[in-house]
Amino acid sequence: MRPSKRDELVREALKVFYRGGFHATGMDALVAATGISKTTMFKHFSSKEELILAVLRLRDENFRNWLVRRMSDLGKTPREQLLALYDALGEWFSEPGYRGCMFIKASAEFQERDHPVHVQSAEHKRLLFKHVEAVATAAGASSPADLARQLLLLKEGAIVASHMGYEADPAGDAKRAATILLAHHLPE
Amino acid sequence: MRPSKRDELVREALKVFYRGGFHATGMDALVAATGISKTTMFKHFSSKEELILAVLRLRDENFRNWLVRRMSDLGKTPREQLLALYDALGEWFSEPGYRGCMFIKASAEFQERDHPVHVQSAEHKRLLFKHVEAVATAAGASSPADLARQLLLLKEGAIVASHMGYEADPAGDAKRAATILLAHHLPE
DNA sequence: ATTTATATGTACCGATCTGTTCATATAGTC
DNA sequence: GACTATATGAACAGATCGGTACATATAAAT
Repeated sequence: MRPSKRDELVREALKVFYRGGFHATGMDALVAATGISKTTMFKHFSSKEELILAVLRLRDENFRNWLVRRMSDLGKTPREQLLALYDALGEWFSEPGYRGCMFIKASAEFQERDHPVHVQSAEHKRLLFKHVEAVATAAGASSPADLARQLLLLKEGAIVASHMGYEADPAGDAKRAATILLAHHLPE
Repeated sequence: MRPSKRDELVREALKVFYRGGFHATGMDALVAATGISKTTMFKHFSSKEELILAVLRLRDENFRNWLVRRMSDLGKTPREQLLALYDALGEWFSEPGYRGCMFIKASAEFQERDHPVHVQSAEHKRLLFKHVEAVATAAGASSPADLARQLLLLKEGAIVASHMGYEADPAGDAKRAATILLAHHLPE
């Protein structure tokens, strides 16, 4: 039970940052939300930025695990799994506390391309691509990387649209578009 | 020459907010960047939020005018104009100071769905949709609204990907995907 | 020349920001 | 009981936050 306070801090900070944003959430707000003293926080992380990076690592792990599992649970064949991506998105979008993609928001708040937060956010997207590309390969796509990139553009677009709230059913729209793309990229 | 200082402030604040973000840019930074005194700023806008809203109004006008014109300049037929959307995006992405979509970033920093900044950002996306839907109608799409929504998902995805920098050619990827969607939605 | 409108600089307000200091507490280990 | 590691609270830096007060300047309009 050694690193429990540290892990607890990261888990709680994830919720608070996700809901309130990074710059807008001060360390004192984290103290109030977690009950963990500021002294302890700065003993585990030498700066707010390091805490944010730890939060993003946890988010990456959680989100990717969730999405990979949801895709394989909702679809039997690789083709179905690619479409299930958008069913999973639809579930996510309708969760009560949904507030968009934490990595898009992180790179919006830390814009410099070489900023550690920005770099780590981009890495999350790259890892997602690797997975979708693998499924696209299993599905027999003529060019799995091309298909994966196109499918993920729809995913990011749907996340933006759902977060901003200017469309009724972005996940459904994305799935319909993805169906058309699959018909073009997959055999017969 | 009456409202020149006010307009000058909004124009300059647009650049500074776009480059530095909203929360991270303080009013003192605007004073330093524009040479306009803080007293004058708060005489024209009663709060930072009102200035941000004015900046977003200008951005909406500039961006929509630019995109509409670029689409009609780069494409002769409505079908070509829909594809030209992604050529225009490509030009935008490769501009030196490119930093993604100001409205996506604004709604990332002001997350509450009923926050004026968030509301106004969503409105920008709705107005863009109206235009693309009209062009899709002119192109003879079987369901212009569906096509427009799908095309715009690709657009938003490409913006996110280009800003985060994890893909080599998001505009090209989006255009290739859009070509496939057009073949499905348009006659012959 | 006087009025009117607009812009300026500077100093200031109270609040909040990240991060530190320090003395004290708690708890498990030997 | 002594040692070690970890956590705590509260006070405090020094900077910056959005926003205000106030006295002065500038310039066009009458």
